Amino acid sequence: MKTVIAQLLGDALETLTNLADAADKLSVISTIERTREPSHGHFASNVAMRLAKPAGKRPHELAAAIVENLSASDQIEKVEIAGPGFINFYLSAAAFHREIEAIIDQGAIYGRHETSDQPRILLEFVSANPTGPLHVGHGRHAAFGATVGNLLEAAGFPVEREYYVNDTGRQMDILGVSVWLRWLEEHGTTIAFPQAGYRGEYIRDIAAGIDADGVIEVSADDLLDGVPGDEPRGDKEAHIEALIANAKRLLGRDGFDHVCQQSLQPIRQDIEDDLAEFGVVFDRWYSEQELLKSNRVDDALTVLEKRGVLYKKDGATWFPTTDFGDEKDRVVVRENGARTYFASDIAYHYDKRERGFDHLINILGADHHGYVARLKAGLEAMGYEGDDLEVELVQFVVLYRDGKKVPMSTRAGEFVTLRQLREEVGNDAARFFYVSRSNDQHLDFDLDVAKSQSNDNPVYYIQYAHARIASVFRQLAERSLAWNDANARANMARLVEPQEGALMTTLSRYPEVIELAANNRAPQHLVHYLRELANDFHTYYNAHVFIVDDAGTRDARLALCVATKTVIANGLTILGVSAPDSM
RNA sequence: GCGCCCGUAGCUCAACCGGAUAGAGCACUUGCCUUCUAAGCAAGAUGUUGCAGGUUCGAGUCCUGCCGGGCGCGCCA
Repeated sequence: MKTVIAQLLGDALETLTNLADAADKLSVISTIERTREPSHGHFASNVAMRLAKPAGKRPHELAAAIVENLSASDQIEKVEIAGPGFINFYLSAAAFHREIEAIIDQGAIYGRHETSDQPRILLEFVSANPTGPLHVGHGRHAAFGATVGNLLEAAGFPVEREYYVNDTGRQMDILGVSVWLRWLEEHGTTIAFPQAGYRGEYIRDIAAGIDADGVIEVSADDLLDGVPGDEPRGDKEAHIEALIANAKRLLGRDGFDHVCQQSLQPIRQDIEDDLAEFGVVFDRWYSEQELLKSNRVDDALTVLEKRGVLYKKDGATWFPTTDFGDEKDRVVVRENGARTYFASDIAYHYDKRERGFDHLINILGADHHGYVARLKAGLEAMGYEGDDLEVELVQFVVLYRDGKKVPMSTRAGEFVTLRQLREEVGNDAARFFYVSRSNDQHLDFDLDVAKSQSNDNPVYYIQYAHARIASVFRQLAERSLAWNDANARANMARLVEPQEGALMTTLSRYPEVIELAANNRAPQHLVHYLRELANDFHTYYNAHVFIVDDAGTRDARLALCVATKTVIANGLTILGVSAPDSM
């Protein structure tokens, strides 16, 4: 609908030749918005106000000239100039009827744009370290990322979803040694578990399940040979570092690696299963091990070296990220020859661009905001634009139960997992609540509200509207009646009740909401919209009976029901929430 | 100390590149089921948008300073 008005306005502006230059710089459609007040019509444009200065005219004069040049359309009832220079458009009833028919005709694809080839978007999200199960914070990343992906697709962008698996380096060593120590406990050798180790119960489960071939039993004395004390008396990092060194010595490189890989595999699989059950599916799981094995990291470093970007200091190789706006320079190759994660990140993001993705979106935790500058620096140094990368930061989640914060501490292994949350509140409520707030806002997740099967719960409120419509059609069949689509279209003019007008107006907004939510990576717009739509329907439902004797009125009202059901289902699908026919 | 994010009704939050009288839900009060699902509807009020300046036709939104909260500032991952 909005595009119709944009077209009319654009044509009118072109006839005003003295405005052409100024108008060119302005996207006409961006001047048009829905009105809040019915007395301002359905749409309003501030184009006259925005062009007043460059045109050297008063907004009112200009608005009058534009309106003068608008061509007639059967979709427009009337046009008014109001306030400081707004042009208000009142749409005809026929325009809304046409939209309802379009919803019915297009069904599940209503509100979707045709997919274009450009720009190809790579959406990376979650990418949690594979050292343990996902917790409720990751759940927010998963729900947000998946929904943004759905929105981008609906808006017509080709998008691929990727999970970067951080399966190398020190944390893999810590995982391996943690599992081996638990395995040894089962086989009679127990030492004090390292403070820096992974302490969760799942480590014991993994230990119990590993293929013990080549995994040897050793004495506590061998294990602790030359190992400095742990916290609180000593340094926990030095302690576990020495334990890892001993593990590699005692098991051999291959033996230790065998333990690490076997520890990694079930965790990675668990994460993938967990996310799939949550309706979050990735096109690719990109392994850092693969990145290293294929020499992409070394290749990237070589490129940087050839470009003369890198420099040596204190035995390490540095990348001057300060040249690109970072706070300080960063190390890419440590004194001991190990490549840092930053080196991998440079190679990984370079590879994303090399694979032909034009725009990279990373969804990161708010605590990672410090990395943004250096990731962009990496891209620029490799010859791309820093702005090719867009980072969306997701703030923390705090769970509330009985009005109190649920305590969580990752290091003590006391955290609520995503799986526990899903089991407690259900996938639908979890997906919905996670995206109901702006991502840059802290999220207070109230478990009691999410669980409640009552009108407190906005998920059910929306699903209920969908189920109610399905029920209306069951009722229709029970009375041996059928909905006649053609008769409905012939009788759309019978939709004259105020609740019908309100519902049609809200329905017609759906494509605009999808575009808005996609462009702003802001699923909460869709959440709020669906609540409004459900509200409009419930109001209508309570005010009027649909299955009336008069066939014309009945069919027209049912057409409105079909359209409402379609839009609710389409919207919920994008959110990853089910649209049940009965509740 | 430096950097990033946030501050809107009693509570939880919206507000599309700056637009017209800043909106929802919860909680509270009162009505509505012999009629398509009462997980519903209707009616009732709440604001110095943290504070102070600035930009302009117009600021919750942009700029500066201050106050308050969160996070980040390793040859960690």
